[in-house]
Amino acid sequence: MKRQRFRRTPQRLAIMKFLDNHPSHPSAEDVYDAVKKQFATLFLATVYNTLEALRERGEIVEVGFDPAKKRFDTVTVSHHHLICLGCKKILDIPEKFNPVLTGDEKKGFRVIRSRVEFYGLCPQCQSQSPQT
Amino acid sequence: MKRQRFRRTPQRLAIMKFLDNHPSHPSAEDVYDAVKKQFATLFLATVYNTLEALRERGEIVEVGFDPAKKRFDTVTVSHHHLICLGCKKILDIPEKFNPVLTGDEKKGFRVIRSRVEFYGLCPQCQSQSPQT
DNA sequence: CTGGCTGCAAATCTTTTGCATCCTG
DNA sequence: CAGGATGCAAAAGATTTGCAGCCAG
Repeated sequence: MKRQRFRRTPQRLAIMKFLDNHPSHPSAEDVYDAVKKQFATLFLATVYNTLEALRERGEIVEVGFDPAKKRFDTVTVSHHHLICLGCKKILDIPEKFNPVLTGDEKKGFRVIRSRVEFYGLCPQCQSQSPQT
Repeated sequence: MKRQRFRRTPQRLAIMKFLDNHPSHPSAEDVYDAVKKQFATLFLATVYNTLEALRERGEIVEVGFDPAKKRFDTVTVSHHHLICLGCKKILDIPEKFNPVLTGDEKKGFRVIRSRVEFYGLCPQCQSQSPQT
């Protein structure tokens, strides 16, 4: 089976550009709201289709932080996240941080990749909130 | 505001028992299917309400592995997961494994907790699959 | 008793699917 | 020109909400 071609339509270019400029892990609707300003005829379904197409090609990855909706990340290389419990902002941890399991902990698994989220308070929220 | 009381109805006891006996991070529907065998009149909405009530009380936590539906975990103390990419099974990592960030990586965050998922292949799936 | 819970129906929200038309390559 | 993409509508799921009657405390 040959790999399906991927067309660079204006809508898709706009969606991809928005994703590049917004590393805050937007949802499909976030993308839709923003890109609709340029393409009034844009439909949410098109955004979903495009995000799915991009995910299939490995250009974006889906992240599971938000139980209520899907969110996507343009940074596809293995990396991890810092999530502020106060303002909900999500930062990438760009360093080559990677946890390692000992043999016992692996239970025979062959580990392929990992995902780590650190939850806490960002500097701003630390100074604002009297108690957590 | 005083904490709302929590009634131990037969349905809830059955739901809680099911959760205790099934550490496989079931979804609301998994719970519903199982408990409905004892309570034919049980409604899915009741399961959702109960799960939400338990979550509010901190007796279970919601996990974000599955983008398609919510899943819950009875183990509320910080722990991490091994997820098989082959058969989708999810195992707990019970050891006191915990990743630590260096000062630089923290970007000023005060880290409160972390969540780690290791993705890979379990022993069974390693022997079955010729290539990943 | 009383207010929280269940059974039930219906609404809401997110995501997917189907299809005719359009347009990129 | 061909096949993948868009615009659109509608379906499919998951989850939430509303409410009358019920029952645990």
